[in-house]
Amino acid sequence: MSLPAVAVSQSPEAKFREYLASRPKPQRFTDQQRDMINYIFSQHDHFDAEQLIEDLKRDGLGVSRATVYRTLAKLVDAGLLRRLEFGPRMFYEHDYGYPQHEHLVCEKCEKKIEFQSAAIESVIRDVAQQHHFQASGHTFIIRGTCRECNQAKMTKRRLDLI
Amino acid sequence: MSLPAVAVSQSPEAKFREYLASRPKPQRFTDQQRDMINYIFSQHDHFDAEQLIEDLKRDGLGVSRATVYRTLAKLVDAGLLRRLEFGPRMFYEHDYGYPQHEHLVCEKCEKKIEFQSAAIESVIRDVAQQHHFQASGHTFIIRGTCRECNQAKMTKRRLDLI
DNA sequence: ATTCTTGCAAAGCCTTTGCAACTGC
DNA sequence: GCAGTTGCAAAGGCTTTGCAAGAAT
Repeated sequence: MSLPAVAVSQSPEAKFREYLASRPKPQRFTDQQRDMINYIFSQHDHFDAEQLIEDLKRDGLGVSRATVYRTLAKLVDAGLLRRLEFGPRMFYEHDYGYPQHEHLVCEKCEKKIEFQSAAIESVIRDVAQQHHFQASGHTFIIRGTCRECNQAKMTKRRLDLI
Repeated sequence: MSLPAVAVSQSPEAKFREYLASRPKPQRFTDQQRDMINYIFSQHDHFDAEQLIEDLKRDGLGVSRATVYRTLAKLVDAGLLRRLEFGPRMFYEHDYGYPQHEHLVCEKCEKKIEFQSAAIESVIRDVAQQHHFQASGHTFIIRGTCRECNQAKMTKRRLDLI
């Protein structure tokens, strides 16, 4: 984990069941949903739908593409996952039990580095107030090259000069 | 315009021709490209490919979808346009002659409000340095409801109470 | 004349959806 | 048993691409 976890009193599954039960029309908890939650919260990663489908299949847990998308939407709505727009496809990360943060995204190796910034929060508050804008969310991504990829590039450059 | 323009010495078209000429394999300047640049820089808007295609057609300037996409890519590469990732589709805005800025995006009416923030720039510098990350660009979007849509909502709420 | 660009239609990629079969509650 | 869920395959929305015809230098 890149950042310290936040203490939470319920398991992700319990929190999801609570969410399902609290809907206007109570919704059902299925085996597929349980498998997805168990898998997703057994690790801390940024992942997209396609990766998740493959990983579940690899673990012998077949969940159809449609169900994966449908369940991801519910997990986001339930506050268990955050949805991230890194480029054209959606990524997901833990929300429940994990602090708010922003990302550095390496354009070479796709690595996501997390960081927290109080300054960002205050910019959002200030700007919103100034424009009488009711802020409900934000996206902040810094794109570039990570330390390792930078070093690789440097090394290659040195070798090229020999 | 939401922000003061930046003084530039060349016309967008001149700058684009310079870009084309400076390519390893010199590229050609076409009527379609000229029409697109004239249209795009005759106003200051955030637009997407589909809107641009329709607007050009409405003005009697037919440019095919493929050419619009191909030319937009070149305009971005040439530094004339910035590409923005607002949700699933790409938006474009002036880069040449326009200052760096961030956006508030209204989820109700899709309005884009521009703002500048020195604090953001310094967060980027600091975080990048701290992680030995070579930053090359960033995305910062605050989502929510704009003043007008907020008022509309308030008004409706009042009316609902009568 | 050469080589790049255009336009068309087809394909690609990610995500959503209609519908019959299935399953929690 | 009823109402919500699944899986499949098809459709959707946006963007890219192969290729023959056309245009810039």
